[in-house]
Amino acid sequence: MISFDSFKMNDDSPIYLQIILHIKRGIVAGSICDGDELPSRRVLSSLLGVNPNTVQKAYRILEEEELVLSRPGAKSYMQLDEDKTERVRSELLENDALYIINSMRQMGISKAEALKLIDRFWEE
Amino acid sequence: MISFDSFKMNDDSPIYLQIILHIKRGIVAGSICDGDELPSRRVLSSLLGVNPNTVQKAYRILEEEELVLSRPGAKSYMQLDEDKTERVRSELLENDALYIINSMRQMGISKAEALKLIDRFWEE
Amino acid sequence: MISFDSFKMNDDSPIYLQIILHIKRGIVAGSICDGDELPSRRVLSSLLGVNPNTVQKAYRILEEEELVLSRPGAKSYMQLDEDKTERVRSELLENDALYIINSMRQMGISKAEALKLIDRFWEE
Amino acid sequence: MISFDSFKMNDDSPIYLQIILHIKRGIVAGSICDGDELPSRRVLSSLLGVNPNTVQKAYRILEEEELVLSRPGAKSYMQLDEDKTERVRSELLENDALYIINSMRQMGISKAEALKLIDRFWEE
DNA sequence: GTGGTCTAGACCACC
DNA sequence: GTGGTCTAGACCACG
Repeated sequence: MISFDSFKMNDDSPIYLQIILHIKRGIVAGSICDGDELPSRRVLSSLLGVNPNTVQKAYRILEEEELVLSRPGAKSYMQLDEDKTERVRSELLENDALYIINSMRQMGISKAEALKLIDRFWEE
Repeated sequence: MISFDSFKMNDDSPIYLQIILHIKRGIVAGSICDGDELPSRRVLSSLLGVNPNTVQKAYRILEEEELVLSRPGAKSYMQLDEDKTERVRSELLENDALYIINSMRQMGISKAEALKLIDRFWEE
Repeated sequence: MISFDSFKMNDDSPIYLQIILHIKRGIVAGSICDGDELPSRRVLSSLLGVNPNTVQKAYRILEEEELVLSRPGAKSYMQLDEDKTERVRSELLENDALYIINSMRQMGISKAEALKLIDRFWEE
Repeated sequence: MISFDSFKMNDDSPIYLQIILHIKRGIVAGSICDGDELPSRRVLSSLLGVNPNTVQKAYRILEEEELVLSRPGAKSYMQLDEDKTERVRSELLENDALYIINSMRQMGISKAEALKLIDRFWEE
């Protein structure tokens, strides 16, 4: 069963996108694998304190991307293979790297400084 | 005059919030200072290719947070002091740095990989 | 035994309502009479290719309207009298005849065209 | 401006489908023409006593069928030609004729009797 | 219990 | 003012 323990909701982007992102990050991290069971709409929505429809929207989009398989009346499962995992990985890396770069640029940080910052603050 | 050269619009959060974020990041970076002049609503909206109302909304909120001073018919100026700057800084750190660290960690990215990513996507 | 030979499922309204409607039309037509036996939930659901729960829901509502009498473990029977039949008849007329007349009229169909339509689509 | 004066809401089929049907019937009847303006989401929803989203759903589907043209911030207009009108006409005729035939069959009426009924009750 | 759909209300960006 | 989207809650059909 996929865990949402580390999920931290944010108010600046749509909730359903955050759910999708959480799952995709789990795929990239290897903590979510082919065949894993997803929490039901009701369970997850109550866990996150949102409407079941919001969860459903996330699941539906993941199904359209062929990462999840849902059938009426039955549970939903991850449906992954190596190609899909790699596709998600590159999508996320690009997305997050661009976010970081963008925020650094707006803060007036040069590439060299950025690399130094990552290097210095990574530990913790 | 506040610069928007490094502004990169994103589709996952409301535009007016992105404009506010850009300015707050400039404050934290020190590139935006007390007394700096903001571009007029018309100029900025045309520069960013968005509706003037959207810029107006961002400016109005910044005014409500007392970071900007607008007077009817006159230009708008930043109105900062040490306290406000510190308030913005801590707000952004919670919003930003946490995001970066969490996303990389959740994906199981190593420090070396992070550095390579920055290096690869910085240009554009 | 009530017949469902002429039953034709439709996707634009809930199935349980269509089942109820089928039975009520039979009542109005006189083909379904007081004391007639209803097919069991299992038999009808398999005949119509739907879930037993859906049939159950239709029967339960008909019971609440006192048109059907069910007893646990026993068969279900129609329970009609003149008043009930008349109530169903007027309910259906409002629901049905009006629909037909209105739709044709709204489309500006002439009587001759209506007759041709019936003639053409009756077979199947 | 397209009129909804004769619109009569029904509880047995989804409202957005009833709205679509009303418009399609107007097209077939010739009372709705190419270039006609549709009431705005807010206006129509308040007129019908439903949620703006329900109206929007109807409009969106009509747009997907290329019968309506909508643009953000602007009004919505009918976009018809002879082919589309004919397509709608045959779709509706088949739909309504089948409904009539189905209900008659369920009431145990033969084709010959049906034709006689139409013939007799058409006047009014 | 499961997933799918319809209706509802608030907010966003645009003209 | 306009249309588009996100979140919400109730209901339907299914296992």
